Amino acid sequence: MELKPANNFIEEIINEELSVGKVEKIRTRFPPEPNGFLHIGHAKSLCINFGTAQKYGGKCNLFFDDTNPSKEKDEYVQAIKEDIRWLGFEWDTINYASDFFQDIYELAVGLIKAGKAFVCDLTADEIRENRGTLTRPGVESPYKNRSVEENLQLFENMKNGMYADGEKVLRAKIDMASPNINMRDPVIYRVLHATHHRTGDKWCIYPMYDFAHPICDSLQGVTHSLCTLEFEDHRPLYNWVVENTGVSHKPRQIEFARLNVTNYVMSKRYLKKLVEEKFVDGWDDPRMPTLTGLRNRGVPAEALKRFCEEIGVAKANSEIQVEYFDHFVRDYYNQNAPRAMVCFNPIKVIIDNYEGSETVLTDINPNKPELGQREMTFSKTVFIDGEDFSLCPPPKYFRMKKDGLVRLKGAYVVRCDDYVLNEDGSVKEVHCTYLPETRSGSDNSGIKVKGTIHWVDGQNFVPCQVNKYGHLLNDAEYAGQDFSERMNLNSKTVIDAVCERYVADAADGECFQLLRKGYYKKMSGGDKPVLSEIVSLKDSFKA
RNA sequence: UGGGGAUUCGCCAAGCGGUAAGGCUACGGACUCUGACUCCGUCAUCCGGGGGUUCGAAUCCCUCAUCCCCAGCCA
Repeated sequence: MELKPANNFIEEIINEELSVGKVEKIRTRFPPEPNGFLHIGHAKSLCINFGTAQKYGGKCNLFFDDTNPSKEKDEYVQAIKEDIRWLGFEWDTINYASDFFQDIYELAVGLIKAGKAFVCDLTADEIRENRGTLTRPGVESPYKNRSVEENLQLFENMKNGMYADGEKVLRAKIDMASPNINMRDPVIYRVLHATHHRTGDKWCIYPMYDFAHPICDSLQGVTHSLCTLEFEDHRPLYNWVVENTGVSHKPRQIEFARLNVTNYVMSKRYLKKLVEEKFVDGWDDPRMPTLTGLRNRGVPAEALKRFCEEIGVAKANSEIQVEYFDHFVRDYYNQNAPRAMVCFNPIKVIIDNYEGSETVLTDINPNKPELGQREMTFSKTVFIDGEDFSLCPPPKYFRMKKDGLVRLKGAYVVRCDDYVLNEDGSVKEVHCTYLPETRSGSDNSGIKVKGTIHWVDGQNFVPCQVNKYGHLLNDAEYAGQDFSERMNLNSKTVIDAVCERYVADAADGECFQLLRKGYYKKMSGGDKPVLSEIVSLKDSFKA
């Protein structure tokens, strides 16, 4: 078999195994616990698990790690599925740890029969004390030497609901003196009288992650269980379970560093608090780093995936700068977004020497000529963006200013002759003269202007507003439509340009972060408006 | 002060004994009917520090330092 060049250390391991015939078909799994929403950190794991399988012509399962019914909900499994579909990944099968509860139970019984597990009556506090510390070995449970028969009976009693939560647990007999705390006779089953979102009240004992996960991996035929670094210490236990439980298929766990992004809060605890205490509108608030939040912010799935591919896979803890993420979003829109024009805080411009009207054209996307051109009406009165006119322009201001020349994109070069102010000092209207010989497409004037600005025809404009997601709306019916749909709708209007912008802080519907780098810098003033509220909140949590 | 990981440019990241890829950022400059995009140029004599092995080391050995993870009946 021909090996594909490895792009990271995980693929190197796989290549090695492939070359010695240790594995043939690769199977991975993406294993979320349905206790919250997926965020950008999960996107990395998604890309690694699905991507690795894909690369080797293998399969990836969606696996819900639902072994703790007190925290899990069906609502979350539905949301997770939707987010994964949005990203465009296709799982082979969907499995749930709860599907394997019976198998896991039987393997636990097998462990007891083999004298490798025992029922322990110690309380949680006592177990903790007996576990020892980082530097001191633990002491054995007084219940460790119960007979197999007694253990079997007790475990069955546990299963049959004869004990209260916490009264008894099943523990693996490994080594209380192990320097690895995870190996000090870990609890593998606990009594928990809780209704499970899938199995209801069928069970009142639930396997712990460390016991269930390796078994489920094995039963699913997973060859590579790719997870994050904090599970490195659990790998010996993972392997112990695989070996001692007697499952025939032996998966291998490999760990990689989780994703951190500057200014992004990823901890589920913080995110939950933000939602519950109403700092944001919900998990899908565009300020959230959740996949659904990013989607509402206008981040294309494709851009997110490319970002995940480019950041690499390694074992060193790292923090990627948001700028890198923004780069892929910008790049995607530059390549794919239809172009259009929009004016915020519009200023009326009257072209004194122009009469009548005409149709002018502009490329829908200069990178995609096949998309054709957009028709716009040009007449005596137009609106320009409030930021594109300055009463007292700074040194290198290339947009509209008194006595200056500027091009109205797709139309003519105009000279600003004068302006009229309102009583409050704001600009009422601006008067210009257009240069007929500078018509777009047939300009032989030789006149060069430094600035080209957006404009909207005074008669054919479409008023718009921003919804709570920062989406630019023409009217209420557009609410809730996603970014791409919105752009198509806008293509029939002269007001759009949304394609070049996405919202950084939609709280008041006014603060925009623009995809265009120049604007980004201008508006952020060197600071990071993105998630600013959340960041400050994070600091207060720490304090 | 037990164990497990990590340490290459501001941020990611290649490199696997033969003399430091690439991307992001930044800074110059060109171009431009989006101050965007594009384009050219600059940005580690050095790979956490110190020793050693070698003709030759970021790559091997020793040692020190720093950072992250582990004492849930969470995952």
